[in-house]
Amino acid sequence: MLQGEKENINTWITRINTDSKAAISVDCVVFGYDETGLKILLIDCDMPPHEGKMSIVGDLVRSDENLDQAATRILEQRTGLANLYMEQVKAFSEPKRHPLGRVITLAYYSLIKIKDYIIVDKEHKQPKWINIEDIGDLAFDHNEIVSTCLESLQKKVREHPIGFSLLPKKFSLMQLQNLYETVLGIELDKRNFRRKLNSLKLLIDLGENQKEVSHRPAKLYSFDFEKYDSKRKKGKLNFEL
Amino acid sequence: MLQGEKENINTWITRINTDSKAAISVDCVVFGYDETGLKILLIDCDMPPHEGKMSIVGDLVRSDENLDQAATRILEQRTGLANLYMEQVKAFSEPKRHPLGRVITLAYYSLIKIKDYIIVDKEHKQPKWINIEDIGDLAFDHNEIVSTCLESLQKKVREHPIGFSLLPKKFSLMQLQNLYETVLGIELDKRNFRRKLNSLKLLIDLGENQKEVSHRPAKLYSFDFEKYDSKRKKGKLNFEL
DNA sequence: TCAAAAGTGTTCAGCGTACACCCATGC
DNA sequence: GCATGGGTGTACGCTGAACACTTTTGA
Repeated sequence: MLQGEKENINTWITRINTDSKAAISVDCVVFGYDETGLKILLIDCDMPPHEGKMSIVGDLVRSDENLDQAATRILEQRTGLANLYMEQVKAFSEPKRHPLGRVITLAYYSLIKIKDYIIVDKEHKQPKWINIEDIGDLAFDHNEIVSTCLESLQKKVREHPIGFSLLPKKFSLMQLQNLYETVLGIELDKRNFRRKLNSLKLLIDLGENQKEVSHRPAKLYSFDFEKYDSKRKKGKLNFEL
Repeated sequence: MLQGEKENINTWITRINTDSKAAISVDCVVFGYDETGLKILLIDCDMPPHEGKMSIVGDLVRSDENLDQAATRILEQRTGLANLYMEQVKAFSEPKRHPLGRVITLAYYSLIKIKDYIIVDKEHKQPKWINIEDIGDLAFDHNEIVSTCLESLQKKVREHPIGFSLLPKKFSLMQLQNLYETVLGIELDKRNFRRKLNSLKLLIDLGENQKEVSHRPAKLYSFDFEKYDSKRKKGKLNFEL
C-alpha cells in the first residue's frame, strides 16, 4: 500500500490474504528436571540444510487454534506430552530464519519432572533428554531460542513457585535446595535457604521422615499451594529466591 | 497432516504455503509522558465492526522484514514517529480476534516524551494522546493489549533506567519523582526516594538551579548513562525503584 | 509576610550473608 | 565406629519504611 492511500475494506482483505501472510509456528523448549540435572528435550531434525542436527519440538499453527492451544497440541502430537505448564516467551522473526520460506515462530517453554512423563516417539525422531550443559549446535535459530527461554525460566522460577511441581509431593529441604541450585545454576547456603523457606511459611511439615537411607533421615514437607494463592490474592507476598 | 505420517520436503513446503499461513501484524502501544500524566497514542478505527472506536497503532508485517523492523516502519508510516525505543511484549492470537480473518498480532510498546515528537496525521485518523485513565472501549482486543503492555512497561521502568529519557536533560529530583509516581501509578516518599537515588550515585549534580520559579529553586541533575553502562557491565547494580 | 515547593535525618525492623559443628542412620 | 548427608544459630550490615520541620524564592 502506498503511504497515504486511503484504505477500505477491500484493500484490507486483499492485504490480509496476500502480502503479509506468513507461516506461523510454535517451538517449545521442554525443560526436564531429575535429580541429575536440568535437561531439555531434543529431537532429530531431518529438514535440509539442517539434517543431522537436533532441534527443539515445534510445528506449524493451525488456523482454528490460538498459540497456546497450538503449543499444547503440537507437543502432545510429537512427543505424547500432555497437561504441561507452558509459557510464551518471544517471537523469532528473521525473514531468513527458516530455509523453506517465511516462518515466524513463537517460543514457549515448559518445565516438567522427567519421571512423571513418558516420551512417545511418534515420528521416529528419537526424542532425547540432553543435559543443558551438553547442547551442541542446534538446527535453525534454536540455540538462541533455548538460551532466551532459559533466562526466562530462571527469572520465573525465582519469582514464582513453579519449581515445586518438579519434586515428589513429599520432599526434603535438600531436594528443594538442589532443585533451585540446578535450575538457577548457582550455589545456595543451606542454613540461609532453610531460614528463607521457613519465613515464607508455605511448607507443610508432614511429620514424616525419609526411610531406608543410610544416613540421618530427612524430614518431609509439601508445598501449601492454597496458602500461596490466598496470600498472593491478599496482595503481600515476597516469593523471591 | 495425519499423526505419524512421514514428512518430507514437499509436505513441508505445501504446509508452509497453505494450511498455516496467517496474516501477521504488530500493534504498538505508544506511551507518552508529559508533566500532566501518562498517555497513550490512539487513532480512529474505521474498520467494521469497530468503526467509531479508537485503536492503537498497528499494521501488517511485510515478508521481508522482521517484527522489530515492522514495528518501527509502521509507527513511522502512520504517525511520523521515528527512532523510538520499542519492546516486544506478547502475541495475541485468538482465531476470531480480527473481524476480517485470521490475524495474529505482536504487541509492542514504546515510551516517549510527548514534547520531543511531532505526531503527523498521515492517514486522517486523528491520532491523539489519551490519558491512561480515560481510555474507553477500544477496537478489537486492544484494551487487553494496552493493559498487558502497561504492566510490562511498569516492570521495565522499575528495573531499568528507561524513564530518564522522559525528562529534560537537566531535571530536578521532584520531576524525577513525579515521573515514577505517574508511570507506576503509586506514591513515593520524598526523602526515601532521594536517599535511594543518592545511593545509586548515577546522577550528576550540575551545580545549577531552576530559574524564575516562584519558590525555592531546585537543583538540577542529569543521569550518568555512561556510568550506568559500565556499572552494569561490571556485574553489580541494583537499579530497583 | 505569605504561598509554594525544595530540601534534609533519624529510628526501627526485616532480610541477606557469612560461617562450623553436632546428629541420626545404615553398613 | 565410620561414612553419609541432615539439621541447627548468631552476628553484622544493608535497605526499605515511616515520619515533620526549616529554607528559599517570587509575588
